Amino acid sequence: MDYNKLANMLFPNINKTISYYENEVFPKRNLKEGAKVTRLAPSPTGFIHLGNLYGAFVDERLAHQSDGVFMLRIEDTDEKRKVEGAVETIITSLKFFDLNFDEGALIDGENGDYGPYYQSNRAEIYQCVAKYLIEQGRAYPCFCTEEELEDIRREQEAEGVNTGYYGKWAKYRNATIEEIQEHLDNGESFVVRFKSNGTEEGKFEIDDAIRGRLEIHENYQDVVILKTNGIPTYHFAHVVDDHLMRVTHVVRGEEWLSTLPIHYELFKTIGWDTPIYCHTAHLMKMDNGSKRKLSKRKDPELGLGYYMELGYHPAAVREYLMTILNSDFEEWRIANPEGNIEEFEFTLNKMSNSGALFDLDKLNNISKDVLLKIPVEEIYVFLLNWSKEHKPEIVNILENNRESVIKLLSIGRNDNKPRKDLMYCEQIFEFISYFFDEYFSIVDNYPENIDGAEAKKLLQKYLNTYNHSDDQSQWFDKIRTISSENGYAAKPKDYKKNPDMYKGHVGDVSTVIRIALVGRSVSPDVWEIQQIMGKEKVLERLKKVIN
RNA sequence: GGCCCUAUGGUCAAGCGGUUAAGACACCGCCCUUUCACGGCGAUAACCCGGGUUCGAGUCCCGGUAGGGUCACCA
Repeated sequence: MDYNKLANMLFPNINKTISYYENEVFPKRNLKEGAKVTRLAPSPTGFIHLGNLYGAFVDERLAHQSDGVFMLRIEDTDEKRKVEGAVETIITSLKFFDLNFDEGALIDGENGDYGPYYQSNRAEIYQCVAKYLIEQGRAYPCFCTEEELEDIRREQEAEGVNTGYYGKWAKYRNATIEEIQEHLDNGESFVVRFKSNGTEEGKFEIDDAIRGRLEIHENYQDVVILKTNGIPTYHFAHVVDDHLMRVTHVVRGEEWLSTLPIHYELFKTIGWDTPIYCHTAHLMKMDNGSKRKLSKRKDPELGLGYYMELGYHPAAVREYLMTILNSDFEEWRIANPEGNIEEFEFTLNKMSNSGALFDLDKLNNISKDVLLKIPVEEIYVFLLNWSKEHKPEIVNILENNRESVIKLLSIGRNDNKPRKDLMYCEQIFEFISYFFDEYFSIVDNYPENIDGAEAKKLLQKYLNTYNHSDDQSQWFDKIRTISSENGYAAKPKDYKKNPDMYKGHVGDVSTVIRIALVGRSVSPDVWEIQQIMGKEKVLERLKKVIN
């Protein structure tokens, strides 16, 4: 068989050689020793979930910790799945989480010397490598129709053998050049298949930077490397691109473990070294009592958009992700509470091999701490920007009350034991919404021991003695006085000792006042809230309840 | 079903042949306290099962079991 002839029959217009690309177009990168080159390679379906972000962090940390390169390559080899605007979503989402690419695809165009970074624009490169494999007798055209492949599969299932295109089932593996010519003359379209030399029994070993040494079966399938449209399948694109883009570490989900043999054989056959593989565990979700992999379709609530909508701060999400990414991060954080997250040395071998369940409680807890470290003015800006995107009806309120909002968010923040009230924007606004008349309403009930008439009586007394310029202790002394004059213990401890002697204690009286002012039985310090509200609003709210 | 990966409290996890089996979150209790939050203290709670190897196994080996993944001209 004249393979060169076959190659030219199939790809008459491909004249470049692999060495041309290797030496002239994509030469080895000039990076310092140990620099890692990583890539995020999403398909443009327009949806990114937490799991993608999780993987992206690994790529980013690896690259930027080593003065390497972090790039974005768009795997748009499947037209059917392409979604308009998806690339923009990917880039802006990742940027939101402070993941910035050094090279690769941009929203409009691209940047870097190893492009094109859209796989759909690299057809010539893939075809060149495919042509080389054909010349070597290690790839061939296949003219099977979908129906034929379906028939093969059914037969294999009936026989109880492994499904796939291999061995005696590989109809075109040994086709003669004349037979091929005939199909071509008929105008039939073809795919290019890799001619595997592996066996079903064969095994080999390979190291994975996360999982350690892996013993895996050889590939024995003649997989499709170029589709009828001349665009590669993932397997081929991965091998060609990651080699020519000089990627050193391939970080991807563990779902790729099962096709690793294909990639390995392709690398070896072309004569290239394999990159260092890093197969990450999946982020899982609880579904009907059992864990499962995050799914784009089923789990929109785990999409990045969901967290952006609720208004989680990117730093909080990053911090959370880091705790599940590296097992010793939390210890490091406890030892370095003020340290920048980039100072933490991320390592692959401390990554877990088993899938972690996403834990919202933990995220919330971490978020409280993270937000506490962010200056309140910045939180205000963050909240405002969030509202513009996700809650436009409150934009004016926030803009017109900048000073008040900042003060409200600051209550108790600078104490020795600071309050940690803030978690995410949706919750933050809810937390201060009572301040705005449009959102204020009385939602909680008075304590059980106080009825409406009693509450009004107490509020009237409070109103009578109210002096807006009282300092905090003067103010509270008055409440104690009102309490004891009306049959309530001025100190809760007194009440606990002799509950029969009192109607309640000062806490109950405070609660009545708090409800009148903020509508709820729970809030930060009432005196501070009053000072922020101003005298007019305080009196207005009190009178509203009394009358 | 074949092949592959994984398996420590409710969750995330330390552990690398000898430990009273860390820590964090959640939950519960107590303290602090005008509510809540914060903080402090404390409690409950785990090595999937069965065989080996070994003086000794969560740790190594083999078999189950369970969960997950994958078996496309999708990535």
